[in-house]
Amino acid sequence: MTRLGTVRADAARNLEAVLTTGARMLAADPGASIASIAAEAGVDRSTVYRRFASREDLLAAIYDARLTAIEQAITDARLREAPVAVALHRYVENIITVNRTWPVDLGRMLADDTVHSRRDAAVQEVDTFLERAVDEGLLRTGLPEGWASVLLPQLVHLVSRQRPELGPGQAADIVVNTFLHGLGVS
Amino acid sequence: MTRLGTVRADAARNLEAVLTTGARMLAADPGASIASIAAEAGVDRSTVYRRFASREDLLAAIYDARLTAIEQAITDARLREAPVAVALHRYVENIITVNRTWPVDLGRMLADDTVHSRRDAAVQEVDTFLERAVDEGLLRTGLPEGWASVLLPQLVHLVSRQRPELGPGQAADIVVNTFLHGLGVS
DNA sequence: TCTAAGTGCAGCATTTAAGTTGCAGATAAC
DNA sequence: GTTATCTGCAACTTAAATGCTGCACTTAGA
Repeated sequence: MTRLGTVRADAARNLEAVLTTGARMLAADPGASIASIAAEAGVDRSTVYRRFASREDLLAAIYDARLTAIEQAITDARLREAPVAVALHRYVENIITVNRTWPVDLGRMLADDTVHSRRDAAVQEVDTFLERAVDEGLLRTGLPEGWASVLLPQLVHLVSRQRPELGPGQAADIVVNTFLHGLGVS
Repeated sequence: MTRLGTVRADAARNLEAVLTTGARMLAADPGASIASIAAEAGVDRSTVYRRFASREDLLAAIYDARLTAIEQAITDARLREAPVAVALHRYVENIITVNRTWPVDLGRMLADDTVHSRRDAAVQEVDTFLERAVDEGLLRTGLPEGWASVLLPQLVHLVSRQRPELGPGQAADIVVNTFLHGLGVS
């Protein structure tokens, strides 16, 4: 380590590597050990413990990164003002990118109050958007309560994992098309 | 224990309780300990170890139960002979029931060769059925390769968890309708 | 009544991961 | 050149889960 670059730049790189590698490994196996994450990130186990007081602290940092990315994705999609069709596609595209960098499942961290409320706020924002989508005639009326709200993230999650070869735009095309029209004829 | 009923009947009940409780708890948290599963199932930790040589053995028994239920669900739906619309609904309905009893994710057990091949066979069966659904005009042509094949189980999984209040038939209605037509207007 | 099967309970050894710390080496900044 | 910072390495302690076993107790069935 530290053959090239500055000490501080290395430190920053290591921090990011631990976070993103941790996110990836914890998504694949929520029980992944700090040792295995550190090894995969190319740092020593003790280095991780010098940055994060505990395993839970590392998890919190990862979930925080995901939440921040989600909030940014929502803001960027302008869910409240943009035309619903445009906002939907952009939101999906953004979240696909988020899912690929921070694939961890927030459902596993709802014990933390901060995580819980930030997540609720994001969900609420999307729910409101979906209501607008109904009002403006993009989505059918009379759908099962909350169904759109759980279906959309699931489709995004699915395409994020199953279609790594597609860019976010193309992947979003599939999600939006499936979300609106399904796979049946006509 | 064993205030009512026979010793053997108790033993059978305990075995089933450990398996189903284990499936439920491991689905919620793959790292759930044998001790916590035993406690939830109302038996002693040692009883679990008398029936299963190891933790892995217990997991194998649970995955085996799920696989068997899936195979039964496929057979019962008559995916090869029944009209595609009928077979689809019946398959979905059956798998919803399977998911509710054995919610564990098989993806976590693909190390085991037997599990892997049995799962592959089941997936292949459904894939073939989906091809027939395209041939017979139920599904669109030109869909992304393998997309229907991963979407359908995901929808079933989603509705199994998110709509516990619905019977398998009604839940299957939602899945099939979403699968074929999405949530958009017309 | 006697036996076999099953169970809870308590205790044990082993393993694994978490978390901590001291030391020496490397490098950027001064 | 000196110092402060970051690192890997190695050596702990502690906590928790796995896996095993002996003992007493209960009950069904011979």
